[in-house]
Amino acid sequence: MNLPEIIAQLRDNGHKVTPQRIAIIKTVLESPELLTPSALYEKVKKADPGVGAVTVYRTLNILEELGLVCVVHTGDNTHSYIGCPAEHHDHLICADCGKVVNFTHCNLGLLEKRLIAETGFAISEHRLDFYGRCEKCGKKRFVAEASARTIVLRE
Amino acid sequence: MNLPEIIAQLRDNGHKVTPQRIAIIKTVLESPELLTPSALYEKVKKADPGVGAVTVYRTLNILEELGLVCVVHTGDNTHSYIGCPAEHHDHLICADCGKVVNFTHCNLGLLEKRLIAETGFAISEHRLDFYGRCEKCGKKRFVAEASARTIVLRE
DNA sequence: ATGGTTGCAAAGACTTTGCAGGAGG
DNA sequence: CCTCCTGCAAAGTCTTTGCAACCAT
Repeated sequence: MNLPEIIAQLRDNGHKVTPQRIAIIKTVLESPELLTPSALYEKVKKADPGVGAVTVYRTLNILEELGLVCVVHTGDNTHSYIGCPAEHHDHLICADCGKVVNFTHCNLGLLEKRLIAETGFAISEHRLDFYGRCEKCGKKRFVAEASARTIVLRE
Repeated sequence: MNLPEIIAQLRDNGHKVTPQRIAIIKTVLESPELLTPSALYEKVKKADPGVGAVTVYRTLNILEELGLVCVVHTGDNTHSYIGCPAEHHDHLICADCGKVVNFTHCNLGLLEKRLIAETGFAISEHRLDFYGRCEKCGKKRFVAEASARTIVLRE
């Protein structure tokens, strides 16, 4: 989902395309990491100081409603946003830096069928989030552990 | 995870077992549906009016921290709680009534391996939630649609 | 006995809303 | 032009914190 696509979707749904909204959308799309509304507001402000926090909230609500961005509920009491493909996808999230990798083809069809058969539920969708540490943060962690060990040896 | 197990876990972790906490835990365990903190507070109050909302929040935080209940992030801006088994499990959630079915053996090992190989992430856990309508709510919906149709025919 | 716990009230954080002025289509 | 959008301030909601009294161990 890129900027022109999102703009088109906004227009098609009767929303206006303002400089503020473009700044907000661009910031979301350019960020590889999850952004809370306030983190997003801070980022947007740097690029375009004439955007208020309220507009960020309102824009995010519209984008979320139209499925143009993805909402990820993180451990704390708020949720974060991330750009995403239009089709169904799931997430791989770095618990350290918040980086998100989207992936498609989760292949949960069989599991879903079994659950339907066993529970009588009608399943309409799912959310699958993997949590871990991205390659970069994994290395950082390794370095941190190594230097901690060094300090111990010096005593 | 039943009441005695949870009580034991609380004691083992240096927390005291008070009547309020027991009332809260019982209410969570007896509810098949997701409960937001305030919904839980309302339920607990009926069974035991001498429990304050603050205590519900504090108790939930402890239970969550010890992994004695499960937190599910729902669509709105809050999270809900549900009793759960001690081992790894995932959820099947009724979008209508909030009923939750826990299931184990999600068999995501292969998918996880592929993701690790392709992204370099170190994956430590995941969350898989299926959303749909439970058997009961599916029937209610059918009845509702049927009666709506009846009303239209009467015009 | 003593240290965690409770409930109240107050503070805090986050999000939404009302409104007047302003800009997009 | 008309309608939707913006930003400010205020209100609203949810959650946490300070504190004195209380209770589990």
